[in-house]
Amino acid sequence: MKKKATIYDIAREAGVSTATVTRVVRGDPGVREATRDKVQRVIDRNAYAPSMSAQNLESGRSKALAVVVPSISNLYFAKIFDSAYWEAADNGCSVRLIQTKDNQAISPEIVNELIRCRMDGVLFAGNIWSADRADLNDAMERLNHYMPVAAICPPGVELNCIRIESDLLNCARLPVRHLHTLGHRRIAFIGGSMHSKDASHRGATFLEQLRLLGLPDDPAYHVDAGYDMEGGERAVLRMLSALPRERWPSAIVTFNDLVALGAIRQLKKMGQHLPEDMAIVGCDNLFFCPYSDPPLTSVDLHPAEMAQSAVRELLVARESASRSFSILRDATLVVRESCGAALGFRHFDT
Amino acid sequence: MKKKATIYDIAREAGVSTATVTRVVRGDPGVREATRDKVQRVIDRNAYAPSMSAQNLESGRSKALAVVVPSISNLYFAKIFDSAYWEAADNGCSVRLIQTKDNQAISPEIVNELIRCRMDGVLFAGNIWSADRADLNDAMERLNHYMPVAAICPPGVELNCIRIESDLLNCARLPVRHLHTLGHRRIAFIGGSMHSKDASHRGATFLEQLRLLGLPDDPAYHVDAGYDMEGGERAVLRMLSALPRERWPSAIVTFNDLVALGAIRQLKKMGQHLPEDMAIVGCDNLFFCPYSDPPLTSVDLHPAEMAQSAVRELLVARESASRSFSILRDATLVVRESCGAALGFRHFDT
DNA sequence: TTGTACGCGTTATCAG
DNA sequence: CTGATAACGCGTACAA
Repeated sequence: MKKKATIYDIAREAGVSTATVTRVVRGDPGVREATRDKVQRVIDRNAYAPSMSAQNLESGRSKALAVVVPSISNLYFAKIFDSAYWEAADNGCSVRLIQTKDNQAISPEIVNELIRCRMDGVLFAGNIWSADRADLNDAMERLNHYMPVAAICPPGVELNCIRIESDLLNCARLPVRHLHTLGHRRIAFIGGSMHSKDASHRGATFLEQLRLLGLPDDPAYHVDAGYDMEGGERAVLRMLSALPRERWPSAIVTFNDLVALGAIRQLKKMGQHLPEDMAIVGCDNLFFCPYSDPPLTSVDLHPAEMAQSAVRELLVARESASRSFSILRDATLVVRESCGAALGFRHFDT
Repeated sequence: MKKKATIYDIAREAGVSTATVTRVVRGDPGVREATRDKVQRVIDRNAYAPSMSAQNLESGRSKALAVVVPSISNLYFAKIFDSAYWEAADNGCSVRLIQTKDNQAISPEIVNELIRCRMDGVLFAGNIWSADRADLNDAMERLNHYMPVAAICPPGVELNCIRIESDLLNCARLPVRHLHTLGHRRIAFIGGSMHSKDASHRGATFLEQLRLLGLPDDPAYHVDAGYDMEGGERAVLRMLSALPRERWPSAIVTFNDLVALGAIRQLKKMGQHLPEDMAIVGCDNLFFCPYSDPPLTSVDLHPAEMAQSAVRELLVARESASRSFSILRDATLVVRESCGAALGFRHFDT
């Protein structure tokens, strides 16, 4: 690998000034054909392209957004990033991906990095909203000095930024109502944290919905189960083995599709037939839902659309004076076989 | 969002020189405590962090690598990126993700972008290796002017860069041998392209292995089926409906786990019991393999380790004079239930 | 302990 | 049509 060529090298080698090189590179008119050819040849020979750092320094813009997520290996976040990436690309913008692992808060290091890079905007996604509000608002304020900030978050979070709200209310309501319509009366929820104070969170909304429908909200039906398949397996085992057969729920709503996958496996191990003996509903509508056995009914929060909205808002936020507002995208229930809808209404004891 | 503060603003507001601001920011010794405090306060008040563009320009380094993949929503590439990201982070390096969609070649635009960004290295991954060699070598040569290049590719590809070779040979051999040991004689392969000229590609190696074991390589057993679940479904349907029952294969090797998932679904639809009636082996060992029904036996190419090696090599490539070499990481067969290993040796007709 | 001045690669402005 | 030069924000000699 040779030494990197600069605009000076090209100018010298072509026997012109740097200004002319710039004109050729940017395709500006007003350069004699012969000169253009001569310069272009030197550019090609040296595989020259202008340094983005120097360009950014000169222009004061980076034409780049950042997306901050816990882990890109999580399909939900991959969807968000992917969508943001192409939406930004359509607007001549690149997107930088930043992973936080399991950090519950937005660390000062990340904030610093974002400012250092002089991003044109940031989009936060992930379960950072249970963290102490103080950190978050501090981070927001620091970032707001330099760039517009957007966040995909639960409804009702008071954050000084563009809020793209996940429809967590319907995310909990839709499965419960659907199952209720099918006749289910004992409905369990596994995964995530049940006892969050925030009324907008899934667990709380789930409980609320049960009460609204006059269904029992037996604490034995609410098991914290983490966010993955092993969590789902463990939760089902723990819940069912603590209950006499006649008090088993007839349906389980899970925190996400991964938990559902684990739950399904454990239920089969215990000899249950799905969906006849037990109905299951997941969340996120991941790619494998149509291919699980039985195909998994799931709630779709439309992460791609949320990310797209976020990027659009970030890109216009420079001009617009609107500092802080929120957008809500409705959740959708995608009915497949695991909820037993094909079996029609059935009568279950309360 | 206010105007972005520069080192001059901080210096002026704190009543010191820019040099002192730099010293405070970088934690250099030799600054009076009182001065440091005074400056730090101004820095905090303005949420100041030095501009990375200016720093890069000054230092001539970007401390950044690029990873180029077709799509981050593909779990295989997500693993690669994730692994590269953290390996680079451990070495104080950031990683830029570039997606190519389905572009079969490395487009000149991407090459330009990489050079513009003055990356400290690039890692290419994805199915670009079937493209015309001319493009690839041109791209490599242009890039080699500016940065070390690594690629995760099939064995035997002659490319002027650091080659991290996928163990595609064993990737085809391991499933066939395993199934042969279990007594299978009619083994089919679905997915990807069977008739690639490149002897190192999966389909070709698969055929070679069949011949080596004296097994029939009936063309009816080799169906192109794309790279996803729908492809798997269609391929199974097409293959089996074209064959009388007595000539059906007893085992199917699939291009990847997604194809396997589709194949499983289609086989069940056709009333097949797995693995008793049909054995299945996938590839990539994705997270859901233990949770499919039956749990999917799969080949693991260890993409995370490959990415890690790639990043390590890129980071030392600056100093080292070694321009081009290759590293091979062995594939592993992860045996679960879909291959029917638990059923032991069974006798099948040829 | 602190400040001054220069160079990094580019673009824009203005003069020729 | 082309060239000279200032500015962008920062780090680093070197000077004070």
